[in-house]
Amino acid sequence: MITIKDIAEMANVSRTTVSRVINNSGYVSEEVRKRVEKIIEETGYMPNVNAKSLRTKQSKVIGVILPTIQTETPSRVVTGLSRELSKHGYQILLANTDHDVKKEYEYLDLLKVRQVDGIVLIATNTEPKLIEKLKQMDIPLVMIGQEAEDIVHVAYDDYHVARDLTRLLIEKGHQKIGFIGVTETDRAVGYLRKKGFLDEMKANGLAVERNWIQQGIFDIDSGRDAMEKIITYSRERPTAILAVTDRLAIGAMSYLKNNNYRIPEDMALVGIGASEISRYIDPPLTTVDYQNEKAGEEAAKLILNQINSKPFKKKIVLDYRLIVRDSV
Amino acid sequence: MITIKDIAEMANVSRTTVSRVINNSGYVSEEVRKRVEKIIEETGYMPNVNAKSLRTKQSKVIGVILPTIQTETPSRVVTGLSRELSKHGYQILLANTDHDVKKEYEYLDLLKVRQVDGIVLIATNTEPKLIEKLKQMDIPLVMIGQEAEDIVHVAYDDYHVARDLTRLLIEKGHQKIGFIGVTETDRAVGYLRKKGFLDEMKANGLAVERNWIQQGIFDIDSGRDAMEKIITYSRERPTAILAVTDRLAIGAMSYLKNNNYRIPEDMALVGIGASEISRYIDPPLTTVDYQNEKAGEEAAKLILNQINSKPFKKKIVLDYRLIVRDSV
DNA sequence: GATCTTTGTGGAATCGATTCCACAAAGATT
DNA sequence: AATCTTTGTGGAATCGATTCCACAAAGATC
Repeated sequence: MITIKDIAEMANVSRTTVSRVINNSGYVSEEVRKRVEKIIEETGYMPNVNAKSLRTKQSKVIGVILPTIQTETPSRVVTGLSRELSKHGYQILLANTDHDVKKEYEYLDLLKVRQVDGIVLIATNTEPKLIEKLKQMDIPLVMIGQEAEDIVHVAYDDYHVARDLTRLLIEKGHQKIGFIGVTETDRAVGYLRKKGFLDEMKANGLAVERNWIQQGIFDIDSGRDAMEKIITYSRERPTAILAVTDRLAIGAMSYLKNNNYRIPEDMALVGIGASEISRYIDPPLTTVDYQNEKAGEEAAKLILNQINSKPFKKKIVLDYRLIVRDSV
Repeated sequence: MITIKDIAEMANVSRTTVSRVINNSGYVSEEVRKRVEKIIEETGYMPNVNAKSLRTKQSKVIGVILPTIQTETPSRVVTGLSRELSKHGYQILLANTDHDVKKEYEYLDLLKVRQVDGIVLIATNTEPKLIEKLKQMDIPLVMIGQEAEDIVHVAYDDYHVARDLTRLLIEKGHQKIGFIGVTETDRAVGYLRKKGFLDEMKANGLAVERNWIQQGIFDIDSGRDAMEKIITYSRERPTAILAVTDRLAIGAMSYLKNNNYRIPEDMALVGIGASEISRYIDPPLTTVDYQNEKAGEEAAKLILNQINSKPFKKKIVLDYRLIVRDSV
C-alpha cells in the first residue's frame, strides 16, 4: 500500500506539502503542486481514510438504521438519501434491524463507535426510552417517517392524508367505511392515520361500527385476513375500505376478488404509499404518493447542514399527492 | 470522547493491558481483568474503530455495490448479506450506482480506499474491462447474479430456469411461445435466459417467429409495451409468453387484461423471480423462486472465508424452485 | 539452589494521515 | 536600508488504538 510518505519521497517534498496539495490548503508553489499532482496521478495514490478520520474526526459516512430494506418505502428513502449524500462525498453504512427493536439500540452505539458523522433513522419506533437515548447521542441525527418532540425529523402528514382519503370516500357517497390499520405503537402509520380516519368520520356525523376496524401487520396476507374479518363480523357491511398501506389494500382486494365482490361497485378501496404495483392491479388502486425519495433527500440535507453547522429546520413535513384511480 | 488511555489511567494499568482485556489476547491476571472490565462497563467505553483499523488493517466493513435498491432482487440479496455479515460483526457500506456503469468503477476505488475488507458486487455488468479491473483489485470480492471466469461468484442457473419454464409451457400444449427479454449485455438475465428459451424450443422442434421476441428494460411499462408489440406485429399470435422477470410479466399481463385476453386460456404467461405480488395478482403468476436471500448469505460466507483465509468455493450455483400457478 | 518456563505487565514503536509552529526567502512599505 | 508581510516549506506532535520486545516474578524441573 502506497502512503503519503512514499509520495513525499518521490516528489522530494515533505508529507506536509503533499497533504497541502491533496487538501488544497496552505501555500504551495505552482511548481511543487504540479510535481506532486503528477506523481499522485501516476501512482494512483489515494489517502487512507482511516488515518484521515482518526486525525480529523470526520468519516464522511452516515449511518442509516432501518427496519427492513425489503419494502418500497425504506428502499425509496435510501435511494434519495444515497443520491444526495453521494453528491457531497458521503457514503451510507447500513444497519438493518430486521424489525428487532433491541438491535436499534445496539446499532446506535455501533454506528457511533464507527465514527459516523451522522445517523438517519427510518423509524417505526418512538418509545420514550429510544427518544431519550437519541437525545443523548450527541451526534447529528435525523428521523424519517415519525414525528418526535426535540428530534430533528422529516415526516409525512399522516393525519391529513387519512382525513383526505376518508373525505374522498364520503364524497363518493359512502357512509359506511371500514378501516384496516396497524398497531398504534407505530405512531405515524398506526395511530395518526387511524385518528385522521375517525376524526373525519365524526366530522361528517358518520358512525363507525367496531368490527369495521381491523388490524394487519404490514404484509399482504394480513390485509387479506383483516378484510375477511370485516366481511365476516360486520353487522352492517361497509361499502368502502381505507387501508393504511397499499400492501394491506392489495391483500384486501385479493380477498374481495376471490369472493366475487366487484371493486368499486360492491366495495371501494383505497391505500396509502403509491406502491409501484398499485397502478397495474385491477382495478388500479387509489392511493397517496408520499415522495419517499424526496424525504430521503431532505433528510440528507438536514444531516449535512447539522454536520457543517449551517442552519437547519428542526422539522419538515412533506406534502403528498392523492392519486385517484378506479378502485373508488 | 473517552479513550483507551483514560481507561488505563483509571484502572492503573498500561494501555497494553487494557487492549489485552478488550481483545482477549495475551496474559492478564484475573484480578486486573475484572478491574478493567468494570471500568469499561461503568464508562461505556468503546474503542475507536478508525484507530483500530489503521493499526490492524481490518475495518470489519464490506462494501456492497448494486445498481438499485428499489427492486426486490437486490434488496433481498442485501437482506441476506446483512443478516450473515452482522453475525460476524461486519457491516455494510452501501454503494448505489443507480444503473450508472461509470459509478461502478468509481465505487470500486472508493471502497478500497475506505479500507473495506471485501466487496460484494450485485452485478448487471460483465464487460471485460470491469472483469479485468476486478481481478486487479487485490481485495476479497464476490459477484452475485452473474457468472464470470476467474471471479468468485454466486450465480443462478438462468439457462436451465429458462429451459424448464419453456418446457413447462410446451408440456401444457403450447407450440407458439413468445419471449420478453432484456438486453443481452446483461449476460445472466438477457443472454442466458434467452438462450435457454431458444434451445428448448429448438430441442422440441418448435419454430420461433422473429416478432415473438421482444425486449423490455426491467420495468412494468416496458413489459406492457413488449406485449403490445408481440400482439401487434406477430403474423401468427403466440399462445404463451415467457417473460424474463416478474415485472415484465406483470406488464404483459396488464396489457392482455386491458385488451380482454383471458389468462391463461387465450395467453399463458410465466415470469421469473417470485416477486411478492406474483401470488396476489389475478391470475396468480407462474414464476421461479431464486432464493435471493440465500444468495446473499452464501456470498457473505464466501467473502468471510476469503478474508479469514479459509477454503472457499470459486463458484456457487444456487438451485431454484418452479412455482406453478394459474397463469399457465 | 541453579536453571528453565510460564505468567503478567509496561514502554515505546507503529499505522497514515493532518496540523501547529518555526523559519527562511522574497516582496512590499516606510 | 530597515522593517513588515506574504509566500513557501518542513519538523514534529498528534489522533487512538495494537503489538513487539524487554523484563520481572512465580512455579516447575533437575
